[in-house]
Amino acid sequence: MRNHRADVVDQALRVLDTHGLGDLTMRRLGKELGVQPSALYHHFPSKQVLLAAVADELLARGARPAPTGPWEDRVLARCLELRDAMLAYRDGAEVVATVHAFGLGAEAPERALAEAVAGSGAPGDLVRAATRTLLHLVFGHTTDEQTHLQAGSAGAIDDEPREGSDLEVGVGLVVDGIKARTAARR
Amino acid sequence: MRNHRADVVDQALRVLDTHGLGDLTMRRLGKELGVQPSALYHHFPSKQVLLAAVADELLARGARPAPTGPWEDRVLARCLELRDAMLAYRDGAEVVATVHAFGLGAEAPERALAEAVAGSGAPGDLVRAATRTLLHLVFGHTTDEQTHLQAGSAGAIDDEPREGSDLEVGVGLVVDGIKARTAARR
DNA sequence: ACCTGAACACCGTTCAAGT
DNA sequence: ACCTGAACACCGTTCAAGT
Repeated sequence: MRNHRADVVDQALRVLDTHGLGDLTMRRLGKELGVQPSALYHHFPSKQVLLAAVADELLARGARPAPTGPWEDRVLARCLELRDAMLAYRDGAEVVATVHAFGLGAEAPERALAEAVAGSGAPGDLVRAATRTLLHLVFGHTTDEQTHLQAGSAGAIDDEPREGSDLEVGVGLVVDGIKARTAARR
Repeated sequence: MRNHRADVVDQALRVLDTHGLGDLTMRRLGKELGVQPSALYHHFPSKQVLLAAVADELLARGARPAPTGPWEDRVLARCLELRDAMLAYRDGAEVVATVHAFGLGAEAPERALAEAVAGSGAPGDLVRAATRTLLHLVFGHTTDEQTHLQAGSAGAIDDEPREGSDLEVGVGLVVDGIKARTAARR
């Protein structure tokens, strides 16, 4: 059963979604592909790189048509797109945030977000800082949300369902901040 | 050599700072304390709980006197206090963020930040959302910063030194957002 | 190009038993 | 109260060799 790189990523996504990040090991993945764990190193130089490919594929599957309209709407749309893409797979937020922290892949969301923020007409420095702020906000918030969602579906926590709108409020705060700082230019 | 709980945390912080989170294993820590790894389970039920104690101690060591003055200044002071506390130990940001994600300890920063944000006079919902936004911002930003700092000190990256002020800009954005949303009340 | 088989150097955790 | 010794069930990665 000869596999290509894409087969490995595909199976990794399946293992991730059904068993979680903790069970996504090279050994487990090899077994699931009917292959020795060492065979995976023909396709990827390390687990980190494999995980980066998994994150990129996860994000690609959640991609939406580029948003149109006012920049404020585009910023929110990009943030929700990113959030929903990560929520679509078990432990998706943790995977993407980890890969991003390692500086490996997952650059598409940052570029898309930066484009939308640039629509505000703010100076480059501010666009850069605001984009990073939004990215950290979405990563952190979605990780929290996913943790609670998964704990709720497994155990018996009568959680507050305030997560989704909390993110929108946070994004709104940053958007208003950008406006306040760019007001002089308008 | 009988150890108390505090001795274990203290040694764990030493191992963390000199060898990094990757080397902070129960086996390594046991060796460093002259004790079998299994002995650690007398003090902590799991590595997660031990890590939570490490995070709390790390934050306690970086604690500063409660800031005074306008709420905007207090918010920034709390964010920088948190950032500096995490930067003071190798991989400190990752440890604190991980522990927070697991919902174990590290609650002091959130409370301190919430108190400062409440000074804005914003409604409770907004205070809660803004506090979480700031917390995620500081965690994410400081993790990035620490990664780059450590990569820079180890390798040979002629890094942009834009990290520190980027965080202040991000906090300022959120603060301005809070003001914009609370303007009607003033 | 893709894989096997075996090894290396590790993990966290449990548990009966010791002092 | 604090620890030992031994075990259980795993890890990621390397490497010579096979087809």
